[in-house]
Amino acid sequence: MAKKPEQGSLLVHFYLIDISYDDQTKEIRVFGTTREGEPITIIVKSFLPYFYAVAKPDFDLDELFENLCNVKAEHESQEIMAVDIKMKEKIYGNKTLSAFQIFVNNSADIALLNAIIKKLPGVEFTAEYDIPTIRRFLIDNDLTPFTLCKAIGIQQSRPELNSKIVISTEKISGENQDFIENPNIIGFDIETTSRGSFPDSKEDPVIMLSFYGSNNFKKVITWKKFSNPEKHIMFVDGEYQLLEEFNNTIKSLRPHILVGFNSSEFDLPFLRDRMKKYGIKLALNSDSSDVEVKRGSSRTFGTIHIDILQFIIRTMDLRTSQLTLNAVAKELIGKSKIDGFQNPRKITDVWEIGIDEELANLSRYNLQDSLLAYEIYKELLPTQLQLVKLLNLPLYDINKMNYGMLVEWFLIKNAYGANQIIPKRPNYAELMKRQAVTYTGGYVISPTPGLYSNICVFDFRSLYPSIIASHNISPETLNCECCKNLKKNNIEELGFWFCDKKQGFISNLIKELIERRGRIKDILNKTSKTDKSYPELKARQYALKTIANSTYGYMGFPNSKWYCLECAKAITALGRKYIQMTIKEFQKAGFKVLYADTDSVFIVLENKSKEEALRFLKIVNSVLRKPMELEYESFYPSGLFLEKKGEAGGAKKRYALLTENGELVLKGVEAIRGDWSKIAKDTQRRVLEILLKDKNVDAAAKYVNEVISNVKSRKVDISDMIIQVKLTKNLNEYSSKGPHVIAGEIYSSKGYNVGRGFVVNYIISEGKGKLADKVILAEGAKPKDYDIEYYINNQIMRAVFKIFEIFGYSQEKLSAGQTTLANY
DNA sequence: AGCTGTGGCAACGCTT
DNA sequence: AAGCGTTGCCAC
Repeated sequence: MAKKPEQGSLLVHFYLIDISYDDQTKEIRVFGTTREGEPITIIVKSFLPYFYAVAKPDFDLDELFENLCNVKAEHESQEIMAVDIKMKEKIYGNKTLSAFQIFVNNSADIALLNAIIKKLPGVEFTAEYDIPTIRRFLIDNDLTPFTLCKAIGIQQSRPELNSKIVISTEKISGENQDFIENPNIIGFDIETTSRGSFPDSKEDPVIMLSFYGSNNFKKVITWKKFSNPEKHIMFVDGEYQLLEEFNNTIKSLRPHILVGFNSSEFDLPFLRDRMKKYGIKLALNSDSSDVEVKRGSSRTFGTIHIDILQFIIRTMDLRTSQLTLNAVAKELIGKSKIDGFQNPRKITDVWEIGIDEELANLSRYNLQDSLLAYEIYKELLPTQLQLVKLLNLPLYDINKMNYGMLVEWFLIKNAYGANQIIPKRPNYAELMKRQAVTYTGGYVISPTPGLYSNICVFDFRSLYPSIIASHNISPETLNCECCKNLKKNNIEELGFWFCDKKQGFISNLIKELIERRGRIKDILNKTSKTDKSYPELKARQYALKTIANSTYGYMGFPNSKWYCLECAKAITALGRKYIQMTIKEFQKAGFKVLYADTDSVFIVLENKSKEEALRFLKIVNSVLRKPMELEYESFYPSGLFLEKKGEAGGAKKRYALLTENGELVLKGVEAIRGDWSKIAKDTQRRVLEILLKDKNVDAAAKYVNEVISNVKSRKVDISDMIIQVKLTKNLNEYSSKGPHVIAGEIYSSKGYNVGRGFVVNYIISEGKGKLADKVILAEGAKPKDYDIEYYINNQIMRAVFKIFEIFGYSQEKLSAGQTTLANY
């Protein structure tokens, strides 16, 4: 398996899976898997954490060096000093500075020494004291988790590290960029009883837990027997044995990844609490150390704990649906949970009553949840691995990151390669200052309301990234001396410019991202969807797009390390300039421009052909700077642009289109909003469909009247009346108590833990006074409860009336035969 | 369930 | 009744 290059030392190849840093032993531990699938641990003791002190321009460097060498800090009666100091020329913004790289023994020493050094005379500022050692190590050594690495070192005897092979080395290097082929992934889920509305780890035991993972591994552990159990069911004597069995399973499988859904908030803290009761520990860390379980972050080492909910919350666009396991599973893998156990009371009842068939059902339900977690993560992993590769960070970190952090660490990684000092985060005063300013964004046309035929839509491909690349927009290229009199990159309306001679740091990175993505897309177009390489190629272009698209927002983000208000302003200003220019060019060529929003233009063909529009597109593109490009997006045989409420003009961001395949594309309208009742949404969707497909207003009106009479006669299912809203604040923070807030208060009074993020489901019931006074919770509501007038006038009619008005339908005409619609 | 950005619509409560 | 502020969700 390993060959001997010289006496006593071994050359080993391994897939680097995870990494930890031990403050006590000051060692970096790399957890890996050999090509044969054996666990291996590599110890690196030689890596020294460091930070930078930048010298004041006029200060004597020798003197400063001397001073830095003499800095001592005290910690627990120990003297702390730098172990090494190196002078370096570093780039900071558009300047080159003299900096001292200060190496320390232990990452905790950085904070102690930094506190003193930053105040030293001769020190302009200190930097990079906030980079975690693990990340520093991976970035500085250009190591990519989950790819093949190598090391030469001496074999050690460290039984506590649970690895057949333990090697101590000076250096680890990357061997190639291919990911490990079949990482061992296990999904898990626990079931508990619950006395109140939510399980409490003080009183409620874990009654069942399941694993589902790679190589068709299945296991359910429980401590109440039922007859005819399937092979994968394991009965144990009690909760203690169940918890031990959890640990045993992990130890014997040594999975690379343990996946749960909301497991950082629920499953792991719960398991930890229950284990504590029996005096046992979670055996998830490969080096036998204790797992630090905190609500919201349970970092494990070696076997990486992944809570898929964290990644989904941050990166997937699932705004309208609730982020339940069921909703996410349906959306991503098209599978569902097993029915019948939605209410946690049900699980408690089944457990306590203990009927065979019901317990067997619970075990299936439990296993299905582990399966869903596993299969969802199999979908997400290719994208996450690409981000791991782009950022050189552990998978655990990637899973927790939001878009802003992804961009930030992408820049940090590349700053290292470019010999840059990483800019500092703003202090509080600076942050407040930044938060107080806003700037103008995209340009939107107000359309003329109406039904249109033959609409051609064009949009700029990655408008903001391509502007950054083509105009060299970057914090260091702003207002450079060398291009002061050069008008080429001047942004006239703002009075500042960007360098035309030297590539900027961010603009260059974005340019590369765009080029790389272009190359991958070319390959992707020639690759069959069934090809083995397809998912990875898709993930690659998606990861590149994600970073490129988020960079503009990151530069305008107040807490950004690379904050550049002028850059953000310039990007949107140029965006407005280009879209306005495009609109004008189309108009000059005789095309009718119906609508535009930020990076898209809607053309009504009228007497022109699609081919003419496409020919004209080529002309527009020929004058654009690379890599900017206007693309043909789609053709729509018909489209409806809605009126703005209370005004004569058309509404922006609200329209309906019909594709050539007969599919309805809705934007902004009630039918696609999460906070409208199903009855109103469905009615509006159907009306739009009838109008766009059949262009028959009377038929649409007839349909509305049918729905209304069903509502009046209470024939409508109560679930169609539910209004669902997500609370964005805690209850006591609201100054205005709308219906959803009242609903939240009712939930709260019933014992629910209501706060920011809680989703309320309510119905407006018959009654007097404000709407808020008529709120009842959806659960348990009956058809006799709903307020007929409210659902007709405030839901259905409001969703469809603006549409009928376009066709000159008065509301009397629409509600002909309806007598209760006096308000219209 | 927040913090990559701005633009925009519409409903409702609250105040006048 | 009218206008404004608050709120949530959506387009890009």
